Amino acid sequence: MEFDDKVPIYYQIKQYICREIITGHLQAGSQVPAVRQLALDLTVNVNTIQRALTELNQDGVLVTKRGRGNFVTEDIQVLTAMKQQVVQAALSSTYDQLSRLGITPQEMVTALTTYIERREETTHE
Amino acid sequence: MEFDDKVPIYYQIKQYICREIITGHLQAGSQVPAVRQLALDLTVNVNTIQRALTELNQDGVLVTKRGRGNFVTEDIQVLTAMKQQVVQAALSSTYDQLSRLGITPQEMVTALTTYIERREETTHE
Amino acid sequence: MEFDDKVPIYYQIKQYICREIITGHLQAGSQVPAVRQLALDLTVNVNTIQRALTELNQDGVLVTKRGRGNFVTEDIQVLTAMKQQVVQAALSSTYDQLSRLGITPQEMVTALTTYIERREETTHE
Amino acid sequence: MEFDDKVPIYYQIKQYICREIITGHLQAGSQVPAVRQLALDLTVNVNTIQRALTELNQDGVLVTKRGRGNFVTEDIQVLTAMKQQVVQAALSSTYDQLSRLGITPQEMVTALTTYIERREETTHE
DNA sequence: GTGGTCTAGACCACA
DNA sequence: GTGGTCTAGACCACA
Repeated sequence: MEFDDKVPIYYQIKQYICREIITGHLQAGSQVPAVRQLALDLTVNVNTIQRALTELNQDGVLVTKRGRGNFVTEDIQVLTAMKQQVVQAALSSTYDQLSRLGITPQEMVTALTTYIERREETTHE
Repeated sequence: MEFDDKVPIYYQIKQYICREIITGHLQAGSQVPAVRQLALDLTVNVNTIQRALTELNQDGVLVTKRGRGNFVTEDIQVLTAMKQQVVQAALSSTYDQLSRLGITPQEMVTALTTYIERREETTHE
Repeated sequence: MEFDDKVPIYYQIKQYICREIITGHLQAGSQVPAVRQLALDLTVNVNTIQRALTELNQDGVLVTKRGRGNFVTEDIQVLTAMKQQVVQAALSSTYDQLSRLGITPQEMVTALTTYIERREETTHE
Repeated sequence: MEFDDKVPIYYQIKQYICREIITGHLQAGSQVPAVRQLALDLTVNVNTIQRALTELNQDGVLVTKRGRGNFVTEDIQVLTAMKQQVVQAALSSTYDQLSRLGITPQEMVTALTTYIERREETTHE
């Protein structure tokens, strides 16, 4: 996995785990891979993984069961809210960025559409 | 100005200045406020401003004239490329984020449109 | 190490590190001494070292691995280009200097040869 | 005239004036252009010119005649020594630079010859 | 331990 | 006044 040099890795790992949950790779109630396993998979130090998991526990997304490991919460409400929040954050961030560049809402939709079209052309070639 | 403490301040200042240029608040060839003035305005240390400006100089966006100050380049090509790059980066980042959440390109456009509509409703109320 | 006080120290350190790579004292892929160690060795402030290394990173000559240190890139192409550039710069600078003194290219070669001969005599005595 | 960003301008002006003397554009005993004129010609601040001239006075290369301006010394010995010194400095600097890159004296001569050949090809095309 | 960022403050070159 | 460099030193993220 590639990390953005400008953002703390633990934070990017938090986002990564949330995405795994949202996309269903990690199901509600299922066990999260062991800290050491994640460290290997993501080629990241164990401490860094720990920090990400601790924060996700505080957010209620993960639940630690002593001696057994971390599990995705079974509280569907929490997960739904989390997904909502993540998607909204992405849209909101785009909106703000483009808006601060003087781009109007209408132009944003056009720009995104064009971006996607170009991208698909390039990929399909 | 508020800074996101997840990202280096000098980097956010780089982006801020690019935005000022893109939106036309800073015109091609015009003088950038003095580093010490910027430091006061943004309540940041002079060195931090320096770092942002030095990198923008390396990128060719700004030009330093010894003892006189920093100026936006008059090379329109560089500025156009910079604008392109900034807008593309925002779109690309959105695309990646949403895509990694399992959202299809079509859904992205709908989601953005919906987001904008809701936002306008909220704002206009 | 002695510094020419006409040229920024960070810049001389950049050149020094490039030389270490070119002469093979620092091999492709090998680790560069820690910034704090370099600061001690060269009796220079850590920040000054940082600046030199940051620029070498931007140039692609060094690669920083978070929390582990700086490494010479393994991209031989980059290193070859860097060496080329450094040698050419030295020759070009000599050429310009002598040329502006009204010395012809032929005379330059003679002058350099004579200079070297005298130097060797002096050294061998 | 173009200045190297890394070296103090007053120092580059000293070198420029020495070159003008060496190449005969400024003859022994002749008057140096007025400070303000030089400032215009070189598009540089008067203070900067002053500093260069002051140091050249200290070196004995220039002589100030009160109320009349600066003149190149008529002491041929001083001028000859200066020329020697400038040329030697250029050769010595090249030698050191290339030597520190692990290039042997023999290779230096070859490298310079090659450099000159390539340069002439490029220029004559 | 290793690098990255930031601050406070000094001093210099240039206009 | 304007930017450039450097130092001393703090604090953080990561291994």
